[in-house]
Amino acid sequence: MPVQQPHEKPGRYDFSAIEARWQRYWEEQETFRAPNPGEAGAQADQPKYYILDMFPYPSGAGLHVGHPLGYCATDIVARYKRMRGFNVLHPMGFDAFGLPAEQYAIEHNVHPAQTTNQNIDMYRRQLRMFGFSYDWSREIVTCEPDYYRFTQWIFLRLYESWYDEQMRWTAPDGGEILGRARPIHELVAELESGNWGVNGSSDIERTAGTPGRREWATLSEPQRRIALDRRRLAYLDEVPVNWCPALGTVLSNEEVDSEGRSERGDHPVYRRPLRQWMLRITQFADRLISDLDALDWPEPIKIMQRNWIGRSTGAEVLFPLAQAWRIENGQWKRTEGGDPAETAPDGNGFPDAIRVYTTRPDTLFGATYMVLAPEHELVQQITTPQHQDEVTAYVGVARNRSELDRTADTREKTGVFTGAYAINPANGEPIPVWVADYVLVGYGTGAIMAVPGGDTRDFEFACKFDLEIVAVVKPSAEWIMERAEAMVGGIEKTADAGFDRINREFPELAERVARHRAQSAGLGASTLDVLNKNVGVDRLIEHYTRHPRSWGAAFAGEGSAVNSPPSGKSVNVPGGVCPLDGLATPQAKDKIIAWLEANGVGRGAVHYKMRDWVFSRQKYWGEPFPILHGSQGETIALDDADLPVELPPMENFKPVISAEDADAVPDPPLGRARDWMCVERNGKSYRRDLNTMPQWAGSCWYYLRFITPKDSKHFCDSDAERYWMPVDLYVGGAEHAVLHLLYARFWHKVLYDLGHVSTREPFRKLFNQGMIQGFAYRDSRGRLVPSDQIEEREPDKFFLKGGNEPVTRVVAKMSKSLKNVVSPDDVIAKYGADTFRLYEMYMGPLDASKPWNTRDVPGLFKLCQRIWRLFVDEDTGRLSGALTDAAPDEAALRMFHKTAQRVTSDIEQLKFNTAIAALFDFVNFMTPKTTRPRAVMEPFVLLVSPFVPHLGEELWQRLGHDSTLAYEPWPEYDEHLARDEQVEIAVQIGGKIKARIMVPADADRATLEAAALNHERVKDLTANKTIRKVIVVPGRLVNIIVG
RNA sequence: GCGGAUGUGGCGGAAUGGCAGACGCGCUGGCUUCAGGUGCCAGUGCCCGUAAGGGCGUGGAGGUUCAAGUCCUCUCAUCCGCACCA
Repeated sequence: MPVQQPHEKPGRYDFSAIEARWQRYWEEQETFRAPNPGEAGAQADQPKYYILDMFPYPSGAGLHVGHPLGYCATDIVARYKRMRGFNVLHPMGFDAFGLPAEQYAIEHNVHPAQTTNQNIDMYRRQLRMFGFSYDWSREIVTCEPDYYRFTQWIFLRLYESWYDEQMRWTAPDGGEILGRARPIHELVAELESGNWGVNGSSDIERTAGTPGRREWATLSEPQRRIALDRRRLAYLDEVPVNWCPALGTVLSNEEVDSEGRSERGDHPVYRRPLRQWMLRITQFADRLISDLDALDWPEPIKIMQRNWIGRSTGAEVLFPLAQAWRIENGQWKRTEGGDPAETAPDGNGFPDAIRVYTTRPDTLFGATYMVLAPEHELVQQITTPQHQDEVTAYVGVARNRSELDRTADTREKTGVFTGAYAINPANGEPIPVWVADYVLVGYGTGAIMAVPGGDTRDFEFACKFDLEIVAVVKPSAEWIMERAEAMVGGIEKTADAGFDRINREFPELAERVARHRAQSAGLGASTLDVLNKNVGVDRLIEHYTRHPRSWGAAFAGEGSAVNSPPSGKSVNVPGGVCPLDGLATPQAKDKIIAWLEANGVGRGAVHYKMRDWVFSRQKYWGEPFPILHGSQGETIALDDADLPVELPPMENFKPVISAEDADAVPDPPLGRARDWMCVERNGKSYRRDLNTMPQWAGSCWYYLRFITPKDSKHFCDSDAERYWMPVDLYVGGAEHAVLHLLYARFWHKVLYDLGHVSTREPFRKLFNQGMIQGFAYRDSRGRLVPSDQIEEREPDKFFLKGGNEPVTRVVAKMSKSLKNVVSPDDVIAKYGADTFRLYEMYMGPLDASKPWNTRDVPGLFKLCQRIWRLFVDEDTGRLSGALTDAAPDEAALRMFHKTAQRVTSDIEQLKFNTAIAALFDFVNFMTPKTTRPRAVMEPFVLLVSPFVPHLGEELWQRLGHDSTLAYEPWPEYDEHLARDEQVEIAVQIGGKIKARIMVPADADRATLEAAALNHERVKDLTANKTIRKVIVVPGRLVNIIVG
């Protein structure tokens, strides 16, 4: 039901007419067109401000109320900054390629191009309703060829670049950077000149004369190709991916749920090695971490990115296989049947050894067995015939359930022995090699040295399979006490055996503890005291270092090394033993790493959790790769001039699905576009790459395209780029905390290294808006009930419809199933966009999640009406007679300056809720006044205009101005006038408020103290008491301490 | 398990270590109105009290301080990431 009735007063606030008029005006006048430097209308002398929203992915459901939350906020800032004299770049566009659009199209049996366009039209219409001050002439859509030709262009830059991790260079910003993406032709030049060669693993060898180095000139064409391809930032590789046969594509990790099924459609997903396009983001890992420091981003987001990248330092260690190597007279020797020519490791390679990565090389002496991931390439090679069947069976099972059992936190460790042994290079001990799925093929080297004495997982495994456990680090007193308490107190059943043992070895202990506990109920620090007093923490630590198994857990912390090497054992290893006992963990690490390097059995190493980015999808609705494949397996890149490679129009764009067949081969839909696929070049025939890029590709660089969206020659004009970049404020949801923001930063750094952009980082300040939630109702059994089955019988008393069961209101995500989705269209139809904007901004802090409560909306509608009535006489529709040219009185003047100060500083801090509270205060102040001086009322219109731009413009015009207020100077305030003249000061006695006094705001301490002590009530209460101390906080309070 | 965030009236939320609950919603009363999902005015944390006044109050328990929602220690609950990362 509309709020307004046709027979109402003629001068009432008519939001629909006002909003329609001003939206038309802004469009016709191009009010918010932001010219680039050099273009007509550009104000070169003004500072710039680039304010960006995360552009939406238009779905069929239309905009919901969560979308505009961030957009309202950025619009307020954009309008405010314009009035502060900034050139504001505030663009909007649409992210339109990707799986959701394609799935939607499949479900509705229409072409994705069609549904995407419909969705975009709907979104565009909805976005315009809000009156956002976007420069719509800059709109971009990522699925249009004019846009994605440059997505492809950037891909070609990745393909034609390599990462020189040794290059130290001075960046344009003056800083030193280690590592740089460089054009691949520079690498070719170095190789051709003979400065660099290629080593045995087809990698670059920079030092001449290194054994195994091959010169470029001697290499065949395929060998050269391999050497270059393994350096490109975009490369093809066989990697384990999430293959979903039922959807006919690989999926990204975030498209797979924790049960190993596809988010879309709940189909099984298999981890399979498939040949995919990869982007070498790992090369940028260190820079992606270190450049975070200078960014004005929420700390949790930075932490999430750092965790995602997951940098760790440690060592790679080689464990020679006992099948191939033995130690003889302190030398490595080949065993029978080995190649006798290979005598010793040379540091570069150690054939027939297991390479592991560890963050705790200091625990090397505690490595009592090894574990290979089931998928590890050595598994087949080393398994002895007796164990073959068992291993094969295990590997098969492990692979099948690889992703399925992930959720089980308490999952029992499983594994099988391969029959093979490897030699611990530190002590020469042969140790058994196992296969177990608690080791992941995707991290580190896919193999570990197991140190059950120093690692919880290894400890569990060793206990289960009765493998040797050696403690190699002295536990901390705190840890040993905690363990002792847990065991003696019998808290842990599993510790019974250890308890028995401790009882046996420390007979006095159990009795004393029991007595103590009988006296004082419960455990606590005092139990530890008993332990410490009666046994002594040193004895417990000592005991642990001899019998770690008794203690039921491994000490995984840092401390000083023990049993390294184990005492009483003569160790004869090549290089001589490297004793670590007594060294603190960091020193022990350094020492053993130096020893490993000196003896060719390891080296210090840095690893990352982050993998290279799997960049291809076997889908239709995405950017085609600008790559051709030749019959010899060679790939060639298209020229820039050949772009865009347009997506061929296809009737049947659906993927080939094979729901049940896990072994099905990907069959990308583009493979059916026969004419498109085949390309002739220089008389040879090529096949286009049939993959498309993932959904993230288009959003990786859209902020750059906004700068020159129509430039058909460059992805972005460099002069304009230097002017506008970086983005000064980027607002969006925290769900993009890692992926989008990390991918975009990565591309940006590549473009930076190659000289295409001028800033290291794209987004200077990031702000995450919270989620808008809805209400849901929980019945007595704790189930959520959709809101349409609820009625509110009294305020805040909710019942199931047609019954007497009360339900409680809770906050939950908005969802179709809970029937609590609110459409902005409805709200705007009923109250207008200005009210909508006010409400969303007034709900609470921008970064907090908060529930939508429709009941609160009219309060903000009322604010609009009350502002309106301050200026307009509803009966006549003319300006209110209360408006006067007379000078404002002091109270009005002070009120205005105070409001201006609050609004200004709150906008600067993105605290829009309190800014609006200040507007309320001003309106509450002015409403009862019979005269309202223009001198404060006109600037007040400017203050409200960023929040309610339509209403602002309307009032501005009615006040006699003939053009938009969008570029009027923001009202200045006088700090002096913004402060109250008289303030109320609390007088406390002993911290409790007993009186209040009015004093001048600038009253000094002495005045305040005197005034407080003079107060009648204070005098009464302090009579007969000595005043020991008086604390005076000017402008705040006086606290009198009595004795 | 690890990491992050959040707990304040009936509800959304305010509060540089300095008067807890600004502002809005809701509710109560009054006035205006033919009428009201209108407008205006007043009240509204809880408990005791006719009142003056007093007591209690920011998830819980301690602590620092003249003074704690705010700082410290421990703890509980909820939400969000990551999850055998060697």
